[in-house]
Amino acid sequence: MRSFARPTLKDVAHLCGVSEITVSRVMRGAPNISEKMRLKVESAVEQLNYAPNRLAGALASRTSDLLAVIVPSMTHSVFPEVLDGIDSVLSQTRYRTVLGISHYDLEHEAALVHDLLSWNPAGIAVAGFEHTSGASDALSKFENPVMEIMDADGDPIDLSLGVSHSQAGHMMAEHLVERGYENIGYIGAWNERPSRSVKRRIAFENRLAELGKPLRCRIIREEDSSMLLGREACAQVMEAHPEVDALFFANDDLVAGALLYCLSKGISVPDQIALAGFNGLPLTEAMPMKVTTIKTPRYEMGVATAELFLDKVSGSTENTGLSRKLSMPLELLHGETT
Amino acid sequence: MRSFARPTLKDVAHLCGVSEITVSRVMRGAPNISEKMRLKVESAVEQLNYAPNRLAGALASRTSDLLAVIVPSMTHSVFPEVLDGIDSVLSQTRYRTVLGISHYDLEHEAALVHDLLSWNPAGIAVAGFEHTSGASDALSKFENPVMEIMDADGDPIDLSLGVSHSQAGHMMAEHLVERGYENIGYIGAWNERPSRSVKRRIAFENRLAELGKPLRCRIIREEDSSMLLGREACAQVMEAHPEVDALFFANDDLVAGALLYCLSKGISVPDQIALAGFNGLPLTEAMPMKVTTIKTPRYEMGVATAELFLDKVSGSTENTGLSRKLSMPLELLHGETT
DNA sequence: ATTCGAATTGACAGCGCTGTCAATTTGCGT
DNA sequence: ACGCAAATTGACAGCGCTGTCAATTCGAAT
Repeated sequence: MRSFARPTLKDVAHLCGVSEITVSRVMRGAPNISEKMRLKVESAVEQLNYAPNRLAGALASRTSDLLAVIVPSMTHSVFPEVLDGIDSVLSQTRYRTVLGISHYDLEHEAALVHDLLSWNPAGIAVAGFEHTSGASDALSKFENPVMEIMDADGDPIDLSLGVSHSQAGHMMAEHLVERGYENIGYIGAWNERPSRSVKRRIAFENRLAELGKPLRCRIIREEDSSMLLGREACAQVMEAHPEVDALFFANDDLVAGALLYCLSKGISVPDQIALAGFNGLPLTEAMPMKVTTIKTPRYEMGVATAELFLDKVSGSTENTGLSRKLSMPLELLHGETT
Repeated sequence: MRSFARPTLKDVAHLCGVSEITVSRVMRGAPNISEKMRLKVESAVEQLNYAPNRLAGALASRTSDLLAVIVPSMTHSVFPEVLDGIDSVLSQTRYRTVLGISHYDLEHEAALVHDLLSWNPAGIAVAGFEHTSGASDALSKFENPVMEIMDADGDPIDLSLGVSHSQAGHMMAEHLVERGYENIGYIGAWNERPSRSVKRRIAFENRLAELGKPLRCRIIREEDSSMLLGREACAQVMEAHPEVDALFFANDDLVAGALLYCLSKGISVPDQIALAGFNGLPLTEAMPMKVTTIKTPRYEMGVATAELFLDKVSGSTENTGLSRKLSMPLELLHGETT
């Protein structure tokens, strides 16, 4: 019966006549193993095609090589890009990603937090600072790194890493006013369930007001952000508020749809209406004209998240200068649409 | 010291004066537990805020509630959509997804297969039928469900589920010839690393030849598919092969870029050149004209993958009529670009 | 040679849970 | 009230690995 089962440490140990713990040490690259021993064990490992059972290892050592990651959505390309960044770093290590998708639902997020923590992950990354009190509790009791990502405007439970959406709103308000627009509107989507987009819009509105050009119109649509929605919402605004001369969109696909709409209707951009987006998605580069937007470092956020995580776990105990709260840079890309 | 550690089965058992195994049974909803006992245990669980340690459970029961999923990329929206579909089903169950990204690299995929299998997952889903021999070996020795997804043209190790890319190529060849195009070209990306795109193109070319309109030109670009690339490649073709009157693209973002290029250059679509894409991505709906494309059921593939998996694991032993090899339907969306 | 500390290896006892099978209790027909 | 099968509960022995600490070996200094 043993012959069909996966080989275990014990099998390897028997084969080369050493103790299990020694094999374990070789597998983990522990120090203080003689070269001779290492070779002997490695050849036995190869011969048996032994692969450690990570569950057993995780149980015994009381920490798994799992990083739990909770993102709100997979349909918005921003999150896959972050996951890609995380994976690019983790794939060089023994850590793997366990995924949860909250669908912008805090109750669901809380359930995911509880479930994922029951796997004893080595860390957990979750988008945003907003959680149910149950989830916050569970996260703060968790003894391994907790990383709240994508946002920089909040108070982390443990660690945080992301961009400042208030700063983004602020930047865009200044840009549009500088460019001389008078009647500025805003178009959002997802019914603003991502609290980050609320923070961005509020900062935008506040700064506009400070600059003496208060927001003229605001449309928050229920649907997910998409080019099609941008098209529709843009048409809707131009109909209802012909005086609006500039629009800031919650996401680049909205602005792309709006731009195509204007071009196809012969509406001159930016003369009749200026358009600006958010995120700096690749699709903005393929538009007939360069789109003004704010570029967010999505892949880089993923990379930084994974690096922060590795730093904390392999952690030279309360170490490096890495701050508890990392704000990553935004870049205003001034295109031809404003 | 116990007071700080997470409570265990033993703690719950002590608290309500029963054996650990009974608590275990209540937690797993096992049959043959009296109502009285269930209530007593549940209240103790609540009181202690007990959550089972899934690693221990997985080790003891020899199977974890983990589904390993290996996708080739996160930057192509197709794969996040599949993951979304998988998650939508799995999130209602105790199963979680562990993620691997192969970056279209079979060696990397093989390393991921080995690593993910060492977590004793309850199943594994991997994109495509092409693997290194080492990975194929490991997968066929794996005792739990192995699902090769995204493709239907191949011989599954265990189970497969996806769309037929040959059929897609075939369909599009017939469509373009039916519409009367004479000089047909093809534009690919990713250097055709996804073998599925090769299958699709070959079927396309073969069918065109059969219909007496052999392919006139083929450009396979090295870069990832993107609107920008579609724009460039389209310009490149029109320059080098002015006789080409129809183009089939490996992906919708390419066709979208090409369409915008043509429109901005005043090239009439489909009179001067017809354009067709593949996938049926949402962005095609927001283009100034409806794009001809083949719609693939991406989210649905994810859902079907997860359902197949659940069916096999909760499996009423070699059960339901679900075949070992499931081909999902494609739909030709005839737009205004052909 | 001898000694002592450092380097290397091993024994043992779990990690927290579940499979198996045995023990006990319950319910029901007569 | 009795007997028997079914329902309910428990004891025990791991799952495959690692932490801890003890035992052994080695090397260099004396």
